[in-house]
Amino acid sequence: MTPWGVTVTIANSLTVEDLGSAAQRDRRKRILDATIALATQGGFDAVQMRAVAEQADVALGTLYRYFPSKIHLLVSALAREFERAELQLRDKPLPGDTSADRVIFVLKKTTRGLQGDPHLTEALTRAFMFADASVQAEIHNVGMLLTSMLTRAMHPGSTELTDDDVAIARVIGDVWLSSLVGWVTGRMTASETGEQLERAVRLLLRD
Amino acid sequence: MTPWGVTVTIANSLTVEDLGSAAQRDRRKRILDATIALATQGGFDAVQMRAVAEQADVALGTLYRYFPSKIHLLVSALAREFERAELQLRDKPLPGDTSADRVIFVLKKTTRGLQGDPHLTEALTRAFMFADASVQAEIHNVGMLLTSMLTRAMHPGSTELTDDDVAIARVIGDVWLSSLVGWVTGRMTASETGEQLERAVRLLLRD
DNA sequence: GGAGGAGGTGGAACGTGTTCCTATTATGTC
DNA sequence: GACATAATAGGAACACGTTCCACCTCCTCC
Repeated sequence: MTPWGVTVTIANSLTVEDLGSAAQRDRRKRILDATIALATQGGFDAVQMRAVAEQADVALGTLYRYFPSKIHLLVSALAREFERAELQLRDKPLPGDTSADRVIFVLKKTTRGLQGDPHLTEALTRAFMFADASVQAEIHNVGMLLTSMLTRAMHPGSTELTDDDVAIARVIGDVWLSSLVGWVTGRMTASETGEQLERAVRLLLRD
Repeated sequence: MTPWGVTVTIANSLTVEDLGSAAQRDRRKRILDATIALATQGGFDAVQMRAVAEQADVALGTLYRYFPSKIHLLVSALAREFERAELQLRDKPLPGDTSADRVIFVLKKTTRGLQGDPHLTEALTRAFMFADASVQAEIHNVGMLLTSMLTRAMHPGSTELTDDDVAIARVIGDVWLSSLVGWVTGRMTASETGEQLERAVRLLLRD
């Protein structure tokens, strides 16, 4: 069995990972923890494979057995963090009278969380942007999470989604990603990203 | 004088570069040509600094004197190509009765151009995504070009732009970038990017 | 409980972006 | 034209992602 495990997506984007032995699950966790720690400290550049291996108390070869590249590693870490964030938001009622207000609430809350950890966000965004098709699965997961967060904000309690809903969520996701890139790369300030997001949402959801 | 030259932006995003001696201008051109050639052949990975230097008949140190990193090099190449494309489109009448139709025309035309050179596009998009604040100037140029292309398509012949116009152009730019990333990284097909763009434009421009 | 194999360790080695150094060649000044 | 300065050539050296290999350890199955 590969230590990457098999990712099974159940119903509404909740993922369960079947990961071999407890020792393997533990190694995987240690690796991701080390990744997040290093990324939080010093961003993308600080996540050096040798450093991750050392901090996770794992050989370099083992690290590569679990995650075939630095990009996979970071995107997997991103996915884990994202799931955790989404779990916190799920089941909580969202404030706001209009769908635009609720969506903006969700976006700002998430963005603020990310901007509280600039280095971590930089590392994860960079990885996301650099990923190629071989990380498709992990990225798809993140995309689904975001879409479900946004559509829930648009129509709380509803499970029926129109094509337009999904399309709007996707556009918002695109703007969000671009803003994040702009912020991470120092081309935009935090408040500018907030304004840009709010602007986009109000353009898209004016009903 | 640094060989990077001084970039002066005149009026409507037309840029003129003052680049020292003819020999320096020539070297710079040779370097960018070599970059484009290698990128066209084999994409981001094929643009190796030693290879660029050799093909441009320039020492490695000289290459780094002109472009302080591979990312700067690729983003500069992107900017040059983009300017050329915009120049072709400028002054030509745009078909379509509604602003949405015209914007979609511009986007599809540009996107088709890019997708005709997959490797080149991959290289340039990757660079764009990986750029940090030190490439702000070059990236800002590209952004301005795109905005001016889009707003012209929205209101041909008009020079008055509302805040909404600019905001819409920016959102479209974001979607375009995300689609491009999706396509470059193999997560979306060419036709999917087309659909996503059209979808987004029609959501934003429904007047 | 011993044999076989999958998974792990430790570290060398390779490729490519980047830096640095010295000798050589242009370029501009008097 | 001779000199001072800047720019370039040529290439070694370094850092980090990635690959590879030899050996060890632990689990599984008989």
